[in-house]
Amino acid sequence: MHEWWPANSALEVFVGAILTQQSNWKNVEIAISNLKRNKLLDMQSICNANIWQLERSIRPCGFYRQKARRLKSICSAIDSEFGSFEGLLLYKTEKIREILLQYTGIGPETADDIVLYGFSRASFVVDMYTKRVMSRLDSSFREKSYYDLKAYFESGLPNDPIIYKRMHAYIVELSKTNCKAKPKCNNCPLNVICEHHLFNQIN
DNA sequence: ACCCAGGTGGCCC
DNA sequence: GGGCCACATGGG
Repeated sequence: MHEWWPANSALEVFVGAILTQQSNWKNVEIAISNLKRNKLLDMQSICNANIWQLERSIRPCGFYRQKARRLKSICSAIDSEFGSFEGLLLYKTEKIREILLQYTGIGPETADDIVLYGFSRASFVVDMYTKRVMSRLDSSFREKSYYDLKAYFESGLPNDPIIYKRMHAYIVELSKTNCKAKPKCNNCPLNVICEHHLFNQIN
């Protein structure tokens, strides 16, 4: 939970981020462990794999046909254009995000997952948890777009990937409770920021 | 037999 | 800019 996203490399964050789209993490864990067992959880293996090998490994997480094709196609493109995912570290945060968004299969949230958890750069992730929690605390968030929510957090928080990760983990914890009021300050890992810059705008 | 989950792309207007 | 649909499995 210290590192909320369980992965050891940018590639693993990328794979998990694709697989978890409109799926649940339990099934993604099975899919990832299948990939590991079949020696398919590395750049060259994914680039060289047959589609059916990838499909068979990731089937439990759903949408396995299009996800298998996207995994291979994006890895091949990254490999030939940048050598590896780490090759993207040469660029500025916003540029990395733009590059990732050009690939079919990577949308706003997946790009932010990779940038924040794969590269430890400050780009706030807005997922279903975030939308649900914020909408519950203030119904006006219901009609906000992805980029509205992203801007809301990024303008209220210090530009620090550690803070972004902790805030996101905190929101996920909050989503598991029935809390409908402003959280107690001492329950929040960002108590000062939440109290004075974020959650005071809600109530 | 439903409904949902840590979305995205391709349409359409 | 937004609304709608297909994509697919496993669990409640």
